[in-house]
Amino acid sequence: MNASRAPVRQSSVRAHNLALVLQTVANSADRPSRAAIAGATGLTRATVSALVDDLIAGGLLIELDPAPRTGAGRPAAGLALASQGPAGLGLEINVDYQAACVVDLTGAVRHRFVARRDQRLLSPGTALAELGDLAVQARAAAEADGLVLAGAALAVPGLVAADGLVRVAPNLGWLDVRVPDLAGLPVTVDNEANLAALGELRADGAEPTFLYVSGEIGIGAGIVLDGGLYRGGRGWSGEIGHVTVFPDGRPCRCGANGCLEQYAGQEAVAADPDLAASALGIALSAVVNLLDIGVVVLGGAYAPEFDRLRPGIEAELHRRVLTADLAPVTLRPAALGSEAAMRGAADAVIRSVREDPAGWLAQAV
Amino acid sequence: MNASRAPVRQSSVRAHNLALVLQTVANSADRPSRAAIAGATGLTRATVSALVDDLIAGGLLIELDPAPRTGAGRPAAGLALASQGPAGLGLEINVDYQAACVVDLTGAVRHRFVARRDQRLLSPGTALAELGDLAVQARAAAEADGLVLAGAALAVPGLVAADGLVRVAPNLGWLDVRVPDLAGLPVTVDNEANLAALGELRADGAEPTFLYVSGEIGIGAGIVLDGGLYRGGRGWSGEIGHVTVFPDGRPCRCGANGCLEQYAGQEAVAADPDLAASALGIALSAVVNLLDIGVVVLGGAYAPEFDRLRPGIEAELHRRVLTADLAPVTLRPAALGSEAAMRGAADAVIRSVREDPAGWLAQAV
DNA sequence: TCGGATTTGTTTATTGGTTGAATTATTTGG
DNA sequence: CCAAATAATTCAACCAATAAACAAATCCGA
Repeated sequence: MNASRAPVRQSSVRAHNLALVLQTVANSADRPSRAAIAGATGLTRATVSALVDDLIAGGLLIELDPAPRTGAGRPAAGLALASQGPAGLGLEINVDYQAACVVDLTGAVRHRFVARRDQRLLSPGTALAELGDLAVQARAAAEADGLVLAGAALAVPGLVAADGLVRVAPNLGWLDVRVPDLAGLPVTVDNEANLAALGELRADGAEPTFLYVSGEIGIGAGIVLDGGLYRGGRGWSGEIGHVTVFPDGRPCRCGANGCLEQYAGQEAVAADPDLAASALGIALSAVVNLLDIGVVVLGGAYAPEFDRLRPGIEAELHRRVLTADLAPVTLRPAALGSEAAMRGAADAVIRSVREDPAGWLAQAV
Repeated sequence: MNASRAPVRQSSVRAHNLALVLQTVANSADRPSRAAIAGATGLTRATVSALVDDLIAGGLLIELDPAPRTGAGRPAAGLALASQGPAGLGLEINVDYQAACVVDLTGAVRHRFVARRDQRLLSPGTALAELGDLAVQARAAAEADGLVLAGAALAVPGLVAADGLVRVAPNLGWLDVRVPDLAGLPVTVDNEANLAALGELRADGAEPTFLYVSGEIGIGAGIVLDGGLYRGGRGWSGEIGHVTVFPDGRPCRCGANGCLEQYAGQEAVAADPDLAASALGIALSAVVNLLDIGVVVLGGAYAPEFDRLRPGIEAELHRRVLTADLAPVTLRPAALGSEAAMRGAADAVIRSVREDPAGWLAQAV
């Protein structure tokens, strides 16, 4: 949003342009040539060639056979993201399962490990030790494939401070839990809805600005603005579950009355889908009025109920969103299934590599 | 949020570092020396000297007598923003007055012109013609001072599209109004709450992330995240006045029921301050739960009533914000008075110069 | 079958911009 | 009056992107 406070030197220019080239390849449907990248980015062919050489040497890009020929001229060498380079370890702890996955630079899920078990019976230490076992398995599987784990990220259903401390995860019974290194890797911890939103962002055809709402026992939201996650001042954004919909309504476990969670949580949806849709519609109208977000993605337990919920939500949106006549709000179910958060966690790792390839190249020497 | 899509060349490096130096001077309480800037930014003294030379030659910085000496060594030459360089023309049209002001690079208001008159009696064309007269006066006054207007911005109470078209301004009776050049300058048009929020951002001691709420006949909000205004996908963010507080409550002119505006608009505040405070508290709790914003600034008609409203609002915030125990929400009245929007408009212009001095230097040749 | 047209990718000299070290400038303190 | 200290400038070196020329590999038409 504002100019960064850091000086820029020549090496920053190279870092930026390396990222630019890598992202251009990543966002291309086909296998772009160096010349195509030059055209798309505005860099010269010479510069692109030099940058691509670095990226290939660093194992982030590979050269492929030319795409189907068309017209005269020297055939182009196709470029693609390397599937043997760095990979991300995505982890998730939720109420009734733990899971780990390995996602490579292309976004493909290479390995999945799931342990189904009620986490509420375990102490945080025990749960994390079991998750550590999954992480070790995943790491071994990744390395057998020639992949190098660039990092690990963990999705938890709770409030996570900026430094990774899990302040409170009510449905796990966690309070002020610090996540240790797992499988020898430092772990970035984030809220499950945030990471699921990131996963959704990666899915095909995703818009750069949307709200992801995840209905589980609690309700969380991930706010994606302009292709980036908005975390808020302290990292606690997206607590849509405690937006008030009926000021004097049902008491909530948080101490307030009429929170959305009491009308559109998992049990409430099962008990009265129409009420849930209406309550969701009221809360989503508030979000749209405040943030002017044109797309809302429903995930978690909402996804299978999407068709049932849609009319009720849309009715409220149409009635309560001031700009509904000027531009409609699009509602759609999540593209990823129940593992969106884990996928998003892994994506967050590879995203960091794609956004700063220079950092990866430097540390990979 | 995400890496920009544009290539970076050497000239971008210089543009960035010019902005960095200029902002460092602007944010310094005292008059920093070149060496101090080098220390603060991480650039070398040689680079800072070269950049400062450009900025002085371009009329953006001036060299002053050294600050009070301390210790041995060659005395430093103090640097400060030029008060004779570019200036911003801030304009405002509201229900019962028009206004124009000239703000120089240091943020000082150099001239003010106000025409008090009910705008609802005027057609948009007539109103804009009268505003044009104010703009011409302001321009003449600025030029008599040796100032050069770098641009103009206009605050209107309504929805403004990204291209500057005023889609609807209900209290002015405007519909799809295009604002022409005024005083020979192209005019950037924006929502009044957005610009007032920017003005507030410039005020001393302002936080980089806050919500500005402006209570007039309607209620608007400006969302400032990380030192920048968040405008939303189509520029229509901040419509807090139509957030639902009582789903089956009073009918609103927008067609919905129970909008905040019906409980905390100007008349409602006068009629029942306690209800207004409670309704505001409910809506603000939604904002804080969603965006994790730690500071709320009350402006417009709320500012004079601040002490009266505060307890009621805080009670709701405390009850309804999930993270209220982890970190309190600060409530404060706006620092700027009724002219916040006009000041913010002028600030927006000089902000654009401060964020891109290279652009100014290039066009000023 | 051969040569021009065409497009891709590389090479090379040039330019813009920062860096670091040396140099000059200007003050305080003994 | 000279040494120490701090500020600012000068200059050679370096890094990265650019533009233009060049090399490579294909298509197409005669």
